[in-house]
Amino acid sequence: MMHQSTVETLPSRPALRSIAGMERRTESRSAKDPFATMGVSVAFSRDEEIYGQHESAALLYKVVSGAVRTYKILSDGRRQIGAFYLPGDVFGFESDAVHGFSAEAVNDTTLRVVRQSALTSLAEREIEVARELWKLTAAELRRVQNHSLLLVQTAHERVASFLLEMASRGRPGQEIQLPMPRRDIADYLGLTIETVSRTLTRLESSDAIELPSSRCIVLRDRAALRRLNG
Amino acid sequence: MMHQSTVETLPSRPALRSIAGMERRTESRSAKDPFATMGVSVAFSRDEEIYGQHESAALLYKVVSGAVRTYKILSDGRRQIGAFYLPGDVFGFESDAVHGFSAEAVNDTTLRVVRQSALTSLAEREIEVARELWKLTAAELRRVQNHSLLLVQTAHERVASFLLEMASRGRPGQEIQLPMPRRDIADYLGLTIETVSRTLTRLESSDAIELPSSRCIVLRDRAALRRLNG
DNA sequence: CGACACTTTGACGCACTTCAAAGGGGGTGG
DNA sequence: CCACCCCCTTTGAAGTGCGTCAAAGTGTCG
Repeated sequence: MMHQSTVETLPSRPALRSIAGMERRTESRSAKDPFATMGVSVAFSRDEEIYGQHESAALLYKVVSGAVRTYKILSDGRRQIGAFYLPGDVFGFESDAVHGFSAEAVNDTTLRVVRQSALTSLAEREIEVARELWKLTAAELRRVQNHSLLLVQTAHERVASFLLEMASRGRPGQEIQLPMPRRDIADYLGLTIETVSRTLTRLESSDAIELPSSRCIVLRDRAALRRLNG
Repeated sequence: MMHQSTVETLPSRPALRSIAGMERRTESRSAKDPFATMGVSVAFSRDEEIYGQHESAALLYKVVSGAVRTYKILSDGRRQIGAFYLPGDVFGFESDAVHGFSAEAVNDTTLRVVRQSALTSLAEREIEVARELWKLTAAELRRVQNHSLLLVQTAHERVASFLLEMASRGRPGQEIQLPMPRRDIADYLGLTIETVSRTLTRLESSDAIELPSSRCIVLRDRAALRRLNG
């Protein structure tokens, strides 16, 4: 559950002129980043709910440390994960007044939080802010479109694309530290944990990757992985 | 191919104050609709390309009559359709300078076309226009999210959801006139034409729908269809 | 009327799921 | 510090929904 008392006392004086600092991986403390100037830090423990589907979307979040998943429960009880958000990523922004997905902390996570109303009212006067909010939505649109394309691929292609995605978002290098368990990967890719596990095993035996531990994956042959994805 | 000569002579004087008239099914000729005041009509014949993937996204389109599909070709040669646009729908808007999908006319189609630059430059001065452009992107985001959720469902659920979607977008009533062939439906739902055909046949034998002809579908039991979708 | 494109139907194969059980790996208590 | 336990992951075997391949049926336009 959210630390309401802390969040409710968000300072809302508009001390910024742009929200250009919102992009992924930018942790700038400059006056331009509303999360630095207007934000409040909130901690969530593993599997804790950040917000629920259909709750009003009053806040905008930036991941400081940890990881977040957004998801929906389908009518048959399956859980579909819509996105993972890693340090530097911004999430929780909705054009609707209400969240379309629920959000949970994958691990112990620290977020920086600002009121959406502070930004949208600021956008009324500052075209630059409006543009940044629009860019945020457009980036989400591209991300979801890519995710859509993933979901019509084979299991091998989905897993390979997932690994390449995580590699590009993590610190540069061959080694990926996965913040989430197999269950989350499966629900993100629309597969079962068994299929994800088997696919990783087969990628390892074909020397495309190494699996030193279940949460650590070393990319040995990116070209082979790319050959699989669309 | 596009009728370049016509399109190149688009009038670009900004005679509007808002693009509120852009929503689906709005065909208003009021001064508020930029497609009416600034637009040019262009005709496309069946299967004609409107724009290609990676082409620069200079124009914004509104369907007057007919239907449009956007798609990508996957690495294995399969075609994934991203969306269908019906009369009243707006498409072709990109935050990037470049189209992420290709667009084709499903049937003989008439479009109303405006320059994106005319709108984005107008948005610099008119916050109302900026808001409408952002709403357009947000609506696309929701549409793609729903489509994503479709793609992890069973064939029956996908087809049922598709029928309900088309019913809600077509003229009210139980009868759906499909503008597209089975191949397009299959590529939109991530299935084969055989599976789509078999699924429709089974929905007919379970009395959920009737199939007077291949392009006409009558919804007999919407509740049964809804029970299937997520 | 015939040619062609689209749709439907059938038989079979395969990729992924389901069901089941056997490994790890990390944390806690003895 | 070791041992036990719990959860996560891996592996195996069997089932199934959808894809593939093949052919027949249907509608449309020259």
